[in-house]
Amino acid sequence: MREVAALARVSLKTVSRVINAEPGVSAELATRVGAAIERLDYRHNLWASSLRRVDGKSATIGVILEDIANPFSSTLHRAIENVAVKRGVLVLAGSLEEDEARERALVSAFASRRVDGLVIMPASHDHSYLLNERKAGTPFVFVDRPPAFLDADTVLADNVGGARHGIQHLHAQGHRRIAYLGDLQSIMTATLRYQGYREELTAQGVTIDPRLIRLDLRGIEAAEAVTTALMSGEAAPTAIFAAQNLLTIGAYRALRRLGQQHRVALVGFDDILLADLLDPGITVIAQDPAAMGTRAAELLFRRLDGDRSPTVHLVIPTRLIERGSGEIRP
Amino acid sequence: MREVAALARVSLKTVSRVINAEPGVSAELATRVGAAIERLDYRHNLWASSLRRVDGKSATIGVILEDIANPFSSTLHRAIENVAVKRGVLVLAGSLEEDEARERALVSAFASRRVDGLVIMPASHDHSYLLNERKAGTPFVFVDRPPAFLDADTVLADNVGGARHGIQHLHAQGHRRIAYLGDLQSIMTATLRYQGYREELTAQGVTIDPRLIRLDLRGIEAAEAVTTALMSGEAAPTAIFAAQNLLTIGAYRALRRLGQQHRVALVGFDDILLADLLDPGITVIAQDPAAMGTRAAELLFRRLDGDRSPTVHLVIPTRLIERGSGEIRP
DNA sequence: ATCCGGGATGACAACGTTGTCAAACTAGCA
DNA sequence: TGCTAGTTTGACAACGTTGTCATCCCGGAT
Repeated sequence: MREVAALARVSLKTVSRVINAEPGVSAELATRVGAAIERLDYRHNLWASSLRRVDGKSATIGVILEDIANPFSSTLHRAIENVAVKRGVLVLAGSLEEDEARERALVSAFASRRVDGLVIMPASHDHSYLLNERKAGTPFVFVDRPPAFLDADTVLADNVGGARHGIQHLHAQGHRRIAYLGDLQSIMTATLRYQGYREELTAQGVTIDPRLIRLDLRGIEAAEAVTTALMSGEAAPTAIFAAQNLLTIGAYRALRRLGQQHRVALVGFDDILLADLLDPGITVIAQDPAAMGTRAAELLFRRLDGDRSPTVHLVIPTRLIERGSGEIRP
Repeated sequence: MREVAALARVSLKTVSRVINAEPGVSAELATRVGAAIERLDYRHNLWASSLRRVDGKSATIGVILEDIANPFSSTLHRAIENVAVKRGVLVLAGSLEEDEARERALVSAFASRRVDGLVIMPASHDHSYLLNERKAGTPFVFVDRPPAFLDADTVLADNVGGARHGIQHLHAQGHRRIAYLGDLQSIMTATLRYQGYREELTAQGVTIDPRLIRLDLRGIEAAEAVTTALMSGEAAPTAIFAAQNLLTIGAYRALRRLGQQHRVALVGFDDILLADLLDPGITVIAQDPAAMGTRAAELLFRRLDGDRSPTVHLVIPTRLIERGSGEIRP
């Protein structure tokens, strides 16, 4: 910037004025400065700028997700980016893979970089450590999973309602022996979906059979093995509710290998690409990660714009998509 | 930092020394400073630090992708992140959606934020504008698509070889009328795959029939419509080579709707999640986005470590995965 | 001719940090 | 005791930028 000022024979401050489009610079000097910037390939240094600026904004936000390569997370990420570009804001992202220590490390790394705000899909179970960040004035929004020991803006899917809807759907087809495959109980959404399963069965007057319930499953292979075991054991279910997308895939694989995919009903939580091309298509309770990301980003930016109203807790509805597997009757 | 220094009754410089773990600080002062940092929730400001530091590194890199929500891009992104975390480096990402202007805007936004390096999956066809960045010392690596009018490190899939492999596979099954569905010709990878198709047919002594070739297709619906038209026209193909994953899905949908999925062979370029669960499974030429991302990140960091050797052009091999649809005989 | 108001411009400090260098201390030795 | 060498500590400038405030210049009114 000094070189630009020298070449244009003006002061530093005038260059700064031109760059920030402040009023009160004569046309002549403005063009001279512009030409100098061109000629020297001058690049504004946003960090130095935000260091000095009174608002200290860095035009950068941080996003912490379970795994940026996972379709749910990456759709969310993209939706946030879409809102952010409109404001000229860039997005820093990190994956945490259910690692609580990594969550804190990422928050700290983002804090060091003075992000303006944070969207978090948390893995940990105590977010009181974020109180410091809040004191520092950084707003954050939780997505997909609620914060613990901390009140903050939240955007969640309707986990309980979605699960209940899925079970209700299977019950309506005549199923009474509905197996449940669930992710790690330490994950809040898994707990909520399981709660939905139990609530709906109870509401329908069906006794819950522990032999049909398999919790703490992680990944396709685990679900496949467990489904195979379930189906070949005594008291096999007539329907399966898989509470996470990888578990749905595992369950489907197992049913296919057993040749049972047209005899045993299957409903999965969270949509799967191509699920409609399978035979039978997989009926799912679809979440709407794009909507969740958009709402979360909008909330965050509203806070950045100075909104100090009480915390907001949004619930994004789920949608049952019938594709065949969930409409099989016992 | 000033407050920390005051509370610990030491100078600013000593606090700085403790934070950066510089040697030559007595244990007593170090603990006193540590306690003060704790008590005041002090957060290091990385930007101010990198502003003053002699190397000026920001421990942040930028990644420009076609669409961070697309599975290929997000797998790449994740692989880059995996390499970056090991070095305590954070990743800024942006999507460009085949928009050349957006590409330049993103590069400029990253440059303003003084990223240490850039991984680019380009949309534009002239990268000479990056010469300025290079002069500024920012290294960049191109992935998936090569740079134009600029020499830079590159990590590409074997587009020509992969396409040839696919065509060869279909030819070996006895197919002679192989249709080609291609993406926008403006995309370099699309051009290369088309080149592979032509080369291999010529090598096998098969005359190329323009009636079997459909270029500049974008998305599932376009491919579906075109496939339907192809199949119902005169001189219908006995096999289809779809040169991009969405086109593969579209072609598959069309074949299914026509009830032809077991009679017409299909090979797709780029793998698709769940393709193995379909009936028939879809045979694909799989790329390896994780390997591409890892290699690109490694290259970038090697440059950041001072490697000044000539530019490197890596080609990541593709792999034919037989799943049924490509093994149908005419 | 003098004064006034308003717009254009620049000098300088400050943002939070680290590099440089000098000062202060310690221990060891003659 | 005085001197040296080494270790610990701090004062100060600098990184690239913007906020504050003073100065300068011009036309118009007195």
